[in-house]
Amino acid sequence: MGQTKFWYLSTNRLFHDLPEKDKMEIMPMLKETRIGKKEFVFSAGDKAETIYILKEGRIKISRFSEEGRELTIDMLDPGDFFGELVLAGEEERETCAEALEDSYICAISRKNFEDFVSKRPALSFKITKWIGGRLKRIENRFESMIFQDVHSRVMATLQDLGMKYGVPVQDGILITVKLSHQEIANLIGAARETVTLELNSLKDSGEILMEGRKFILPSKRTL
Amino acid sequence: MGQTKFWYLSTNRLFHDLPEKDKMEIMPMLKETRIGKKEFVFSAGDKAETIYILKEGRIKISRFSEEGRELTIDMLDPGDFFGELVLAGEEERETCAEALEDSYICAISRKNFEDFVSKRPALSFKITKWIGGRLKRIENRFESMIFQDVHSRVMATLQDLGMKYGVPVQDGILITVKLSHQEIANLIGAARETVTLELNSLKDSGEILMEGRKFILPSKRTL
DNA sequence: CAATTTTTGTAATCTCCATTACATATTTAT
DNA sequence: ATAAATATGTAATGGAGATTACAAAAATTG
Repeated sequence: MGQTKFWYLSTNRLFHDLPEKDKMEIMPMLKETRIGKKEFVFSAGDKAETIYILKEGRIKISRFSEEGRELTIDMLDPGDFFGELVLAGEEERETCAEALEDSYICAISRKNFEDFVSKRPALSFKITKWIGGRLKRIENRFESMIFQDVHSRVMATLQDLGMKYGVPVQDGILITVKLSHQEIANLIGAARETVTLELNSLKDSGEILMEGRKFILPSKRTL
Repeated sequence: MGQTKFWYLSTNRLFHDLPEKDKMEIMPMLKETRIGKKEFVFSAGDKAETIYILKEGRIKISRFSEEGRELTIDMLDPGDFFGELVLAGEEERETCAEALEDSYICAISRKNFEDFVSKRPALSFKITKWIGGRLKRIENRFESMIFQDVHSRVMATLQDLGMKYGVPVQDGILITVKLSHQEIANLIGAARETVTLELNSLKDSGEILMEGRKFILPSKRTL
């Protein structure tokens, strides 16, 4: 299990190129926990004092309106870290983190993490890049929310997923994760029914293909 | 003028508590430029290699759609820095930076800035906080865009402005900057006409008061 | 493999807000 | 001061997409 954790540090986006010595130093500060599917790592309003690394599984970061509508901020994969906004001075969580499947996470206290990082400028840079990357992505989605209609937003989302989870197949790029219509709706700020309609019209027009319940982005060809 | 720059470093949010010695070191790397009202510091697509600090004036960060619609990302005041996303790996600007009035900015190359910061962990932390703060604000606006109608978004915007630029007066909080209806519209992703209508209905209902062309957020009292 | 729960399909209705189209007021430039 | 440019006011029309309300299909679970 210590071994596993060590291995894990090697795949993590932030830590993989740390010197062995540093890995040994941070390891004992990481506490591994199992989070069952549909359980929450934290919820809006919780006191924020921990940074997490997703080791195995999938985690969804989202916000809820008073009426219970959901906006998905991000979907995380193994190696991603989350709860990072405590580093930016967050005191109460503004988001919720929910496991989409049984997951394993490593937790480290803000204090320990900051001490560790403050001695390693290169790591600090990576964190800036990480958070900056999230900022850029959110800005892009914000823009697309304002300038584009549901049709374009659904397509943009599938394209993003294609970049991240796509594998080339016969007729195009297969998106290897399955997302319910509701989940797509939560990503683009639309009603589930509207997404269903849009998706079906995309199928009809050939803009997307299906392989079972998964989507394929067809490689462009002159029809 | 060197003196001015030195003074400036003392008011800047990132640098003000740097040791004198460090201020002396970074000073020669800062190049001061004047930007006339309505001029652009940079535009989307420009090569990104510089970080700026706003010394005097006001700068607006925005994005444009193909059809020329505008989304305002941020409004900056003296002491703020911008173009920071080069630190997060941005290679081409995704936003535009336009002077809302005659302004003075200090520019520093990415290389110089990174070298300087990498030797100063405390500064590095501040940058993380800065960018994280922007991330939080954008996420909040994104959420409000999705969950709330124009009425609430206008009110939320005025409330934000009140926090930032408000001074207490007789009947409430006076917002000391003037924003055109169009500018508010660009902040909340609405049509200018809709904002005009909404603003007038807010006046009628007493939810806001006017002092000339400026807004007052009335201190709550039981009507 | 039933039985439940979750997801998807479809259609009618309704609503908020964009669009269009000007009129008028206010500010800025000459 | 006068002209030109910007900002604001108002109203009619239209449309994208939310809401509501079910039915049917899939996927989970006991």
